[in-house]
Amino acid sequence: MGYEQDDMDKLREPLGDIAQCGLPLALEAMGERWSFMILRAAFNGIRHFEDFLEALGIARNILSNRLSRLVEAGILKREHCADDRRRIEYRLTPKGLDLLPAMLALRQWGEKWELGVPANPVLCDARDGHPIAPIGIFSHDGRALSAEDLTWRDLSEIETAPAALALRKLP
Amino acid sequence: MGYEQDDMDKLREPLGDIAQCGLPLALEAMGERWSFMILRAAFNGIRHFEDFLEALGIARNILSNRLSRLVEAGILKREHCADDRRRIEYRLTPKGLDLLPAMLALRQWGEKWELGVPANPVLCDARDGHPIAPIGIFSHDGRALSAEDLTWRDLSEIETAPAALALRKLP
DNA sequence: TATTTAAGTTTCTAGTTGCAACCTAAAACC
DNA sequence: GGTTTTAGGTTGCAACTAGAAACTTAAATA
Repeated sequence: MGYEQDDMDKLREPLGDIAQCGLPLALEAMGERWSFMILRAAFNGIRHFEDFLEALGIARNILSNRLSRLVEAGILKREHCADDRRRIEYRLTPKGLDLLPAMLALRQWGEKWELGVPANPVLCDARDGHPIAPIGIFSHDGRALSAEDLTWRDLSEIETAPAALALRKLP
Repeated sequence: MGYEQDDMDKLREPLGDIAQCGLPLALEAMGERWSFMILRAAFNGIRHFEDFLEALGIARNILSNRLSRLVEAGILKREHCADDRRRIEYRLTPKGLDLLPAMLALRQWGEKWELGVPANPVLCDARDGHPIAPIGIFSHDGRALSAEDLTWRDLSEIETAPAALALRKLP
């Protein structure tokens, strides 16, 4: 916790090209009041309208509206059950599943800074049973980075740009 | 992208204890419409009321309200400039700076799934100039994890619980 | 002292969100 | 065929959110 914002001037982005930024686009899809809570429920295996309703304590029309929007955004898919064709299942798409790091980062932040007691249950690695690491920022080769280690560079200046951009997982 | 939600049943959390979850608490602080955009501007070095106003294109009263709420939540601090005491600086607190991973995760998601063109400029490691790795989920010893690798465990069952919880950065 | 500036506050307006309660449609079940 | 279940639409109403424009206050500045 030893750094102040003074150290961060490198992180100054040439603002103004707000359309070029992924954040407003992400917020357009996920920025509404219940969206993340619905996503959380979906990650917990909830798939049916009435179950979301009960789990979240949300009004029907709002839930209906949010589910439609999430389906429209490609975050959930809406399909009829094979066995009971009047039941509809809302399930996470790959695009929706890919929101898990963002959701966990937010959640960990809330646990760390807002929740008084240690969170329970704890999200763990199924392989060894240990709690997962805090979501963080890492260099391409796995070093932990903080705000003062970051800088903006123009796409054209990055030597390995195409390879680095295509690479979506660590070695 | 090769997994479906079927693989994820281990991730089912014993719902209901919504107060115990950090996500609603995080959303209470950051869930409002402009909060993340204000945070983004703050990370870009913007500190003054009129600069936020111009950078975001937000109404004065809403900006005033949001800044107050973020200060109340301990995400920004509000202090008078030493040199010009009518100027007020809003600056990120350690709690606010700690939202960077969550913001970047959201932003990377938006870039990956919503933005048509490659994002520019690119956030890079200042040390080697390479783009940062995608924000992801990692085990305590640095293995990349995906949704199907995760499970919930009760706090009491975790052998190294106190040490693991105290540890907030990777070795 | 008068003026300008930064950071609000207030007022008025329109639109959105949210809830409760009721209504509809289609599929399944008897 | 009639009933129940599931998904969700409709209506009415209160609260909140957002924007524009005018007003306020304190501090710097000329």
